[in-house]
Amino acid sequence: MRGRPDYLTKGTCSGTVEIGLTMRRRKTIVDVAEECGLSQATVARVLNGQKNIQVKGNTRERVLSAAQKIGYRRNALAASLRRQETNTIAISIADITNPFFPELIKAIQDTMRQYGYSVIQLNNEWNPDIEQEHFQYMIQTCVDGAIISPSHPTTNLDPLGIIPFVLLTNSADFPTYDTVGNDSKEGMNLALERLYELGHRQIALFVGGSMKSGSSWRLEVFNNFYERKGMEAPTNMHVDCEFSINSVISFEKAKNAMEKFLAGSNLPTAVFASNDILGLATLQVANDKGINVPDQLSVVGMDGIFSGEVSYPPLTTVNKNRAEIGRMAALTLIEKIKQPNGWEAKKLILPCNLIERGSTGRA
Amino acid sequence: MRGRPDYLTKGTCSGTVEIGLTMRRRKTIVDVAEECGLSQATVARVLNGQKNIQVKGNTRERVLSAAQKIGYRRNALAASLRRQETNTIAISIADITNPFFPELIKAIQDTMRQYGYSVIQLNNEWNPDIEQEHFQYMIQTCVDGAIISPSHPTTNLDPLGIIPFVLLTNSADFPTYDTVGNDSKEGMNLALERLYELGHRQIALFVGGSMKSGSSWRLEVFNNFYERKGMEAPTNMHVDCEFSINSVISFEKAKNAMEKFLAGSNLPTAVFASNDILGLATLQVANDKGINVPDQLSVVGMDGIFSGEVSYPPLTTVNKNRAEIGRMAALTLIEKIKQPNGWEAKKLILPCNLIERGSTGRA
DNA sequence: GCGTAAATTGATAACGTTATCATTCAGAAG
DNA sequence: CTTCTGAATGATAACGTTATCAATTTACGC
Repeated sequence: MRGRPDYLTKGTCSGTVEIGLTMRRRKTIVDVAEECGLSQATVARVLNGQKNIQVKGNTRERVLSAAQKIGYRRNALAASLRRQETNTIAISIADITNPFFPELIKAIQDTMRQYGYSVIQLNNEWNPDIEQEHFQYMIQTCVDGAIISPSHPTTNLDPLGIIPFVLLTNSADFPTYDTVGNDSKEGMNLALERLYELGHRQIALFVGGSMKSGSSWRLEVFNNFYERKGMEAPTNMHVDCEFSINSVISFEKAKNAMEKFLAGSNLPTAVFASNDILGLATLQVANDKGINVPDQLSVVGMDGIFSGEVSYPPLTTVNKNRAEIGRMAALTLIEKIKQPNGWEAKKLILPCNLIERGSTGRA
Repeated sequence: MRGRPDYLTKGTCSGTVEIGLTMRRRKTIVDVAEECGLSQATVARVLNGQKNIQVKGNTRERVLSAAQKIGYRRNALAASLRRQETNTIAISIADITNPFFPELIKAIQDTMRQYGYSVIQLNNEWNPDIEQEHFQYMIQTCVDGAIISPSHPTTNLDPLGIIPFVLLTNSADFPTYDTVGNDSKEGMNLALERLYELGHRQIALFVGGSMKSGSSWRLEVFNNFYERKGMEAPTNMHVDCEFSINSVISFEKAKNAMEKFLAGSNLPTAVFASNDILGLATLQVANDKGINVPDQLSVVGMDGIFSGEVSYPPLTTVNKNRAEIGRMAALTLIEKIKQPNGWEAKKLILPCNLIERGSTGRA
C-alpha cells in the first residue's frame, strides 16, 4: 500500500473523527481498494470500464459498492495524463455573439458528445494574436483535436503542430488543409437567379467591408451572372460598408451606407446583401423611407440567422446550414483523430439553399 | 536522470538519425534539462514562471534557449494534476442558441481569461439528466469552479460537492446559494410605468408558457401595478403561449397566440411581452394585420436581444445587461475560489434598464 | 583565510491514473 | 495427487509536472 506524506494526508477522515477545518480529500482508486480489500489494479479494471476485462462478477460487485459507498469519482486529469488523450477538442472562432456561430457550435458539441468528446470553445475576437495564444493553449491542454474558423486568410496554423484539426472555411486560402464550408458562390448565384426570375434587372450588391475576406469573389460572381444573362453588369450598384467586431455596430454602419445609397438617383429593384445583418439593415432603411418591401424593393440576405425570421417582412436569405457544417466538421475531425496517418486533405463543400420569405417579390 | 522504458522511447530522435514512421514524442521538461545540462528542478523553476524564484540570469537564459530550441511546451495536464487546480471553470446553461446566452458567456469568458481561467461551456437543453451528467463531468475534469444557470427550479446541486459555484438566477428557489441575476420585477415595473406615462391604460400581458418558471410573479407585478394606480387590473388582457426549446418554434407559437388575441374584441393599446421573442412576434402580427406600431399599438419586450434592434420598428425593451451579469458572476466565482472558507451566500441583483426604441409611443 | 548565512541548484517524492508484467488461483486432464 | 493451462488478481512503473528538502555554491564580515 502506497503511503501518503503527512502534509497531504492531514485532514482525511480517519476512523469516525473528522477534523474540523481541513478540507476533505477527494477519494481515489487507492481509497476504494482499501475499502474493498482488493488491489488498485483490479479496482481500476472494474472502474475504468474497458470492455473486455476479466473480473469475477463477485469482485466487480465489491469494487462498485465500495466506490459507491465512499463516493469515488474518477480523476480525468490523471487518466488523461496517463493515457495521453483527453477526449477533449477545441473550437476556435471569432466571436460567439456573432449570430452565425451559436448553432454551429451547438452542432459540434452535440456530435462530439455522442462520441465521448467534450468541447472547449475559444473566441479570438478577430485578433490574430489571441488566436495564436489559443493555439498555444490547445497544445498545453493536450486537446485531441481542434475545429478552427481562421480569423484571417493568413492565419498561421503551423503552431498547432501535430494536433489534428479541421477548418471551417470554403476559401481557397487553405488549399492543403481539411476544410468544411458552404458553397457560398453557388448560394449567391441561387439568389441572383431567383431575383432574375422574378424580373429584377437592376440588382444592388451590398458587401460588408474589409473585415470579411472574400469580398472580391462576390463581385466576380455578380459580374459573371450578368454576363451569363447577356447583360452589362451595372457598375453603379455596389454598396460597401465597414464591418465591425460587434454586430450592433456593423448594423448601424450598414444602415448609414444603405441610406446614402438609396438617397441617390439610380435605384435598384432588388438588393443582394452578402449577409443577413446587411439585409436587415436594408429592410429597416426601406421601412423608414416608406419604400415598400417587397412591392418596391426586394431584399435577399445570406446566412439564415434568427433575426431574419423575426424581421418585417421576414428576410429572404441564402441559408447556410450551420448545424450540418458543425456536424460534418465534427465527424471529419473524429475520423482524423482516429486515423492520424496517411490522411489526405478532405474538402467538404456543402450546398446553400434559398429560403424565400416576405422580403422578395416580382419586380 | 530518470530512465524511459524502451516501448515509449522508441521513435524519439536520438543523435541525428530519426526513425521514419514513428511519431515524434512531445518534448518535456526532462528533455530541456538534458539539452541545457541543468536539473529538471531548475528548468521547472524557470519555465513555470513563479514570480519570486531564485535563478541566476545566466541559467535562466540557458533554460529558455534550450526550451525554445527543442520546442518545449508545458503539459497543463501534468501541472494541473500536481497542483490540484486546473485554472478551468465550467458554465452550464440550457442552450447556446438561445439569443440570451452568447453575450453572457462571452462576458464570462473574457473576465475569466483576465484572471487566467479557461472556460468550458455545456448545454443541457433544459434536460435535467444531461444537466446532472454535466455536473459529474465537472467533477471528473476537476474544474476549479462553475457558473450554472439551473435548468429548473428543482435542479439538484448537491452532486457538485465541494466545487465552488455561482448560480445565474434571481429566483427565490435557491435561497442558500450564491446567485447573480437581474431584478426582473423592477424591470417589468419600469416598462409598465413608462407605458402608463405614455397614456396607456389597457395593457396586455404576454407570457411565455410553462417552460419559464416564474410566470406567476409576472401576474403579481401586473396586478400590483394597477392597484398602485388605483385602477382595476384588467382580467381579459392575458395572453399565454407555450415556449419551446427552439427559438424559431417559440416564435411561431407566440405569433399564433397573439394573432388569436388581436382578433378578439377587446384590444389593448399596449403589449408588455415577458421576453423579446414574444415582443417580436407581436410586432410581426401587428405589421401583418396593418396595425401601426407604435401609433395604434405600443409593444415592449424584455431581454434586449439583437433581433430587437433590427426589427421594424425596433423593439422597446427592458434590457438585461447580460455582459454585466456574466462579469459579476465570474468575479464572484473567482472570489469564492480564492477564499473557499467562511463564505456566506452572496445575492447580487442587478437593475434592468428600459431601452426605448420605435415600438412605443403615446396612446 | 575562515566561518556563517544566503543564494542557487539538485534529487526526489508526490498528484491519480493506466498498462505491463508477474503472480496466484481455479479447474481440468492425466 | 500432480501437472498444466487459462483466468483472475496483484505489484509497480510510467505519464510530466510541482514542491519539498538536501546539497552545493556564492557572498560577506571579521
